[in-house]
Amino acid sequence: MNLRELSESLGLSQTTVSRALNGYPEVREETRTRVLAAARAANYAPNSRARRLATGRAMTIGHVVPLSGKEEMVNPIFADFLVGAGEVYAREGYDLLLSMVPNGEAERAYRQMASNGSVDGVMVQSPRLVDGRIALLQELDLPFIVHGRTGDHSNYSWLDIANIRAFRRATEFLLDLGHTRIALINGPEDLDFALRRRRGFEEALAARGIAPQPHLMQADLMTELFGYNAAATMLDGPEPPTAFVVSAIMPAIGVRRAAGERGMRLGRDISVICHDDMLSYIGNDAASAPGGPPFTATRSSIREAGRRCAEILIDLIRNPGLAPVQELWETELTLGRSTGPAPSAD
Amino acid sequence: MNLRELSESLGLSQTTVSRALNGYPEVREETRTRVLAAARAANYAPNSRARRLATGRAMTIGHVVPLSGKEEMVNPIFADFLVGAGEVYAREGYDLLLSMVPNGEAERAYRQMASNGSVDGVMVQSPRLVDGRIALLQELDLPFIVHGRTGDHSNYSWLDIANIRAFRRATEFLLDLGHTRIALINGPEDLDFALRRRRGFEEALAARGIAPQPHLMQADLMTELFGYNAAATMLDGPEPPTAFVVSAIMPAIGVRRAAGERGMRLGRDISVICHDDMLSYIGNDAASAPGGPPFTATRSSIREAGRRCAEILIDLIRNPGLAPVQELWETELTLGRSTGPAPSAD
DNA sequence: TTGAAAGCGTTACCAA
DNA sequence: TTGGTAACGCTTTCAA
Repeated sequence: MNLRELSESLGLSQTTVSRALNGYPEVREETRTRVLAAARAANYAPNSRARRLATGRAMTIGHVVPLSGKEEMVNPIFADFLVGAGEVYAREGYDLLLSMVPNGEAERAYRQMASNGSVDGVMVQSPRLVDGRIALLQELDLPFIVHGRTGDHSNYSWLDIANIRAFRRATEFLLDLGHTRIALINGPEDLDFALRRRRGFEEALAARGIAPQPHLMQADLMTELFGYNAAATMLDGPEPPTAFVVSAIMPAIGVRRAAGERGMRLGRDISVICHDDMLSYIGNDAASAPGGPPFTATRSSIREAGRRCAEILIDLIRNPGLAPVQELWETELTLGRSTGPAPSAD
Repeated sequence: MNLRELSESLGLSQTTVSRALNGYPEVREETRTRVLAAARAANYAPNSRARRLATGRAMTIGHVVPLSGKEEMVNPIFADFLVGAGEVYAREGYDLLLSMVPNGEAERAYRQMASNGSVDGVMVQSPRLVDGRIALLQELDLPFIVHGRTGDHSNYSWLDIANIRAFRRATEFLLDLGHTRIALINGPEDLDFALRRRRGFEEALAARGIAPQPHLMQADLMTELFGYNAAATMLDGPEPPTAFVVSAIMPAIGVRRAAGERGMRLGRDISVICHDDMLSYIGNDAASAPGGPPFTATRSSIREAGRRCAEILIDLIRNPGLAPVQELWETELTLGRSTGPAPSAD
């Protein structure tokens, strides 16, 4: 059933039926009711391909997820971000076009989306400190929003969490407990967020006159094995840390394993504070659940970020003249359980 | 730049230019070369909206991911499956339309995709034992493939791993080591794969004359916390298990934590065998990595499954008459490390 | 308040 | 081997 058939069955023109269906005001109420009823009865749904061509809008938003290729497993963060964004898209009538590409091919993907008009805007994730995608999208004149930021983030739209502040606070928290040898287990430091986290960590140490301790800082893909290896090396080294600041839940679990194998227990012999957007991965509210792991978590809701990014992007699409929207979100410091006492001596 | 402009600039008809671009044979080689060069020079890309309308094909495949709403975190399996499928789609020129919907609304999503013609086929994931989506898609005449199976899986296309066999083998392996009190930590048993896994587990026990031990079987969303709680309860109970068969990596990590808190070490005091498609989540090759966790893993590559499902689906789309394609994949039993000796006495 | 008709940018059929 | 032209199914402008 298409518009022509529907309109013929009603004895009306396609124009009128189209107008009635799309809520145009210049349709008599009675006519509209009749059209709507017939459409429902006939199970009519406008052909989206035809509509897209006629309107020139794709009613689709592109997500290009770059894969480093090194990871055997996609960062689960993406999935939750997609859920949040997808919610808003569904509500606003947009489709979500997903393209997962090897790292280098992201630009090609954007270029193609722009030139063949398959999307009205795109979502940019995992920005690097210097990221060519920004200039490219501006050149292509494709509306976009970045989840995170690049080094120079003055003239485009983004939404980021306050990584520096979060890690400064987490580190200060451990410093206040009396720790002085604090380790950082970070994500890949070619990504902007990891650099910021490191900066917050170092700032907090510096404020207390503690020089950076390179042997207590490691960065890599955020797997359990990485956390385990890093912690094992550090704990067996000359000046072992008494506390860890960790960038994600999986390496934190690895830290726990390394500690456990050395007879140390988190929250008793060693402290771990873990920043994560996916803490729920280990349970419903791992930070505070009774019997939950003794992590103290700095968290933000990744799903909420997805929702907000989608809202901003749709705004940008609908109002081409809009000034860049930039939002910096505070993360929540969830102190579900004690991270343990200060080390007795240092 | 559109086709008309391009053809005018070349002094050719749109028809010829279109044919040259699309590789039709009836174009003189010289003409084709000229057209191709001009297209590249002008940075021409056919408008996908127009092409979709003209051909009647959406060149898009829909993935509807149902969310139970209970989980705070999307099953990371989906992401890797998407990567595999996306690879094939990109190669074959298909877009991937992603729709993440609350559990009950999946049917509405499929119905809409079918009626507005935004996709050529759909991917079905996480089938239940009895799943209304199958009949719906058949009624809608929308090509589809199921990753997994329903109870009655005779007359549609699916790709599944041999869950019963995998869990039977895993359980037999532990039985051969001398274990008799083996626990099952399973996924949600309204999903077909979890039911099959349980069946394999029970079959192996039955073959040795061991009756099902209800207090050694638990099923729920596969989080760390669930694994921890289930293992803790079992280990503190009257007849504690000496080994665990676990359905995913996160609950297995929870089992490890519960055991550790009771002074037990995996591979020494207690055995854990873990089936997982995301073992890589804890490191590159957790089952056999030196220093890796002492899990023994039954694994399959979820990404490979995504690729194959996509290939089958595209085949189905291109050849409407095709008989159902059904593939049952064997999983690989990776015995990276010993699961520990048999219990000395029972 | 309604309708006729011209796009939208391709592909595909039929002639030449 | 090339070109004219009619779809594809909708939206939108202009008239009535």
